[in-house]
Formats: sequence, C-alpha cells, structure tokens
Amino acid sequence: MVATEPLIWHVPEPPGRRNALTRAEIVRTAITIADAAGVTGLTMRAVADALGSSTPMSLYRYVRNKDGLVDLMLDEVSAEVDVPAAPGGDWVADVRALAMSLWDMIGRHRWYAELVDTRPPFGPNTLARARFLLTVLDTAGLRPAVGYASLLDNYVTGNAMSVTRELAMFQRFDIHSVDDLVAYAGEMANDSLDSWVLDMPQLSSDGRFALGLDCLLDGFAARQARMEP
Amino acid sequence: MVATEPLIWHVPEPPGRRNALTRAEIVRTAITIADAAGVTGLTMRAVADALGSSTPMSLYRYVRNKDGLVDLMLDEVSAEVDVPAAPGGDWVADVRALAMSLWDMIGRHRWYAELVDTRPPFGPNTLARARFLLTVLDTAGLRPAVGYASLLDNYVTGNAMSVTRELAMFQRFDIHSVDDLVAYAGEMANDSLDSWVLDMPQLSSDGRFALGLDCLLDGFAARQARMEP
DNA sequence: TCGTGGAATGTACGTTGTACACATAATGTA
DNA sequence: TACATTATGTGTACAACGTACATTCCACGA
Repeated sequence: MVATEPLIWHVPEPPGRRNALTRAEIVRTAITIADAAGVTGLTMRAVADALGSSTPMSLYRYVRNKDGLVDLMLDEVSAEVDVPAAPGGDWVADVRALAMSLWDMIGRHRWYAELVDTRPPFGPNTLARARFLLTVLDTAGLRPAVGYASLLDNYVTGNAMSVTRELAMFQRFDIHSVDDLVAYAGEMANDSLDSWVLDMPQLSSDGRFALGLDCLLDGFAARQARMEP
Repeated sequence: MVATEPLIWHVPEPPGRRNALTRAEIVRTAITIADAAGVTGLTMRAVADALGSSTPMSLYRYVRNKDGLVDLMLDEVSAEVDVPAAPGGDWVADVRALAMSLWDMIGRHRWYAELVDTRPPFGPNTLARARFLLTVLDTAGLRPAVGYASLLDNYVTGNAMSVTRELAMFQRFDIHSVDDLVAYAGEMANDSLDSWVLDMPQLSSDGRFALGLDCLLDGFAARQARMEP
C-alpha cells in the first residue's frame, strides 16, 4: 500500500528565499510554453530557458520531476473551470455547464487533453470539480456516480483530443478551406472516407461537442427516469 | 496540398529476398512486444532485438520510421474487429456490435487506445470499419454521419484509456482487492474522492463500458426519432 | 567465377529526462 | 561584524530514445 514515489501533492513546496523560484512561477511559465509550442515543445530545458537565468536542474527542487510539473500544470488550468459553490436545482443544467466550462478551458489549453489521461487525477482543483460532479450525479440518482462521472469526463477529453488531432492533420496536409478539403478527399478517393468527409464542416467542433454531450445526457436522463419514476 | 512526408500506406513494401525481413513479420513482433511491455516498452531496438539478428536500422527500410510502424500496428489489430459484409436490419444492433468488437480488441491490445489518437486513421482496415459505421449511421438518418461516428469512436477509445490508466494506478499503489481500495481511500481521506471511490468496483469495466454505450445510443435514437417520425 | 546492387549493420549525433557533485549566496549565531 | 551552516542554483554527465549516414555483407545473374 506504499506508493513507490509520492505524488507532488504530498511533497510540500520547499520554503523560498529572496530571488528564489516558486512552484507557481515555474508552472505558469510551463503553461505558457505548452500553450504556444504544444506538448512536444514542453521540455524542462525550454521551461528553464524561459525562466531566464536557470538551468533545467533548478526546477527539480520545486517540482521533483517532469511528471510532477505536469501534475501541477493540469491542476492549475483546472482552476479555470467554473465549479459552482452548490448545485443548482436542475442536474442536467449543472452537468452541462460543468462540461461546457471544461471544454472551453481545453480550448485555451489544447495540451490538457493530451496529458490529463497520463497522470492520476488527484490535484485539489481536479478533485473539487470531481466532487461537485459526483454530488450532482448522486443526488440525481445516477449511481454509481463515479461511473457516470467518468463517462462524462472521457467524453469531454476524448472529443477535445479528436478535434486537436483533426486540426493537426489539416495543418499537415495544408488544408485551410472547405475547397482544400474537397480536393484532398478526391486525392484519397480510392481508400478514403469518400464523400462523407465532405459533411465534416457542416458542424463546427463546438457544435459537434454539444451534440454528443446532449446525446449522453439524454441517456443519463432516460436511466434516471427509469430509476425513480 | 502536398503532405510533407507520405503516409506508410502510400509507400509500397520493398521487395524481399530470401531471409529478408518483411513488414508483416516486423509488425507482428512489434505487436507482441507492445502487448507484453506496453507502449513504453515498444522501442525500435526492442523490436530489432526480438527479431533476432537485426539492428534497429534494419527495420527502417520496411517501415520508414517509428510512426510508420505504429500506423501498421494500429491497422493490423484493427483487422481483429468484426466488420459485417453488409448492415443488418437493426442499426442499433449493428453499431453496438461494432463498438463491442472494438472494445474487445482493445482489451487484447491495451496500447491501441494510447496510440490510435496520435496517428491519422487511414489504414485499410481502419477505413473499412469506418465506412461500415458511416453507412449504418447514414442510412439510419443520423447526419452528419461523421459526427456521430467520431462520437462513438471517441467513446470507445476514451473509455479504454481511462480503464487502462485506472489499472496502472491500482498497480502503482499495490491495490489488488476491494479491501485494499477501501484502505487506500482512507489514506487519502483529506483530499480524495471520499466515499465515492468505494462504489467503483460495483460495476466492472465491461459493465461501465456497456452502460455508457447504451446511454450514447439512447441519445442517438432520440435524435433519429425526432428526425423521421 | 566474378561483379553488382540490394539488404543488413555499425557508428554516431542530437534530444530527452535527470542523477550527482560542486559552487554560491543567504541566513542564524557568536 | 565575522563566521559556520544550509538552502539554493549550476555544470557536467549519462542512459535511452529515434534515426541519418556510411560501410559491409551476401545472394543472385552473368
């Protein structure tokens, strides 16, 4: 029952002295870099360079290792997700708003979707959001709440990843307009998705996200109605 | 409109000579390694070692680079997914069976979920599955079909990733039984998910997957009914 | 039998994360 | 004020990764 290495949350930040670095500063810088350069651009050296007079090794006192830094980054941006103090009356609205807020946050920090599933989700902000979601679902009678909650989270991050990947693919093949997409689909006619791809721009990524979210919530509602009529 | 580097599918396998390697052999070996050692154990050196008298560089003639190898691996295991020759009458049953088959395949190749979203999905087997799914959804009146299809795929792979991560976490914290889990939840009482985690084993991962799938399909059915009554 | 070209290999480079030893600067104490 | 202590930053170095390049090897057609 002993973790081979403690998570960063259980390792207190070392006391700072004048001019010393801080976790907050390191994390903020790392987030800026990841926002701009993506997940591949996020290296310890890049973070150290951006901090000015620092070598990579300076960071390790504060964040233990790169996983620790990533943990802190993930939780830091999780704070941008609006978590109401208390559930409103309508559980569908509550869940929907929470998912939307998470989606918006990921839109600002695309790397989040790629990294969140690589680390255990035990940061304070992440836990606060999870607790709220679980409360709402549980009082709605959707049990086990963890099951429904993980369905929702997976949906949001999964969708974000797919959109990110799609975007990267468009860039890769120099697709900037619908016309480009049509031409490209023609090029791959033999073994491609044929004419279906052409429907893709019909729905914006935000629209697609909302559609799927509503589908999922429909299913939730059906299960709830079936439980306590 | 020109790809910076062609995908492996557009690069024909070089002709072999006696005792020469083949793509199929390399891919098969790589899959075996990834099955056993996970995505971190999958290195070019490991594959070359497993092939016996080979250095990493031998592989590059056949697979171009590691991305090419991963593309081939992903498509190879995609062949294990049952794709019917033609749609049956019931679109819900068709979609459900396809998703289940994909889920089962990922259960045998856990690395799939972690890698599938890192590469463009243009392998022949992948495309065959996509085409079938799109046909079923489109004839069911769920349009744009690509939207619904991506919702489904994301759901399956997203759920697989979450289960994989969960499993890894249990291993990491030496959790082997429900009792262990309870004890662990107690340890993290202060900032943890409190009592909710305890509900987790109530539903097997397969059960949770089926639940979410049915929720999603409920939503699909509701949209379809609304469209063509 | 020998030359030729395709196939395999060996060497080496740039990057990554990060361990370890050392230098430095700030602080507590005398 | 002066020194010892210790927190803090830096430099060097290493293993592992993907893979470019040059070289060696070997099977085949002549």
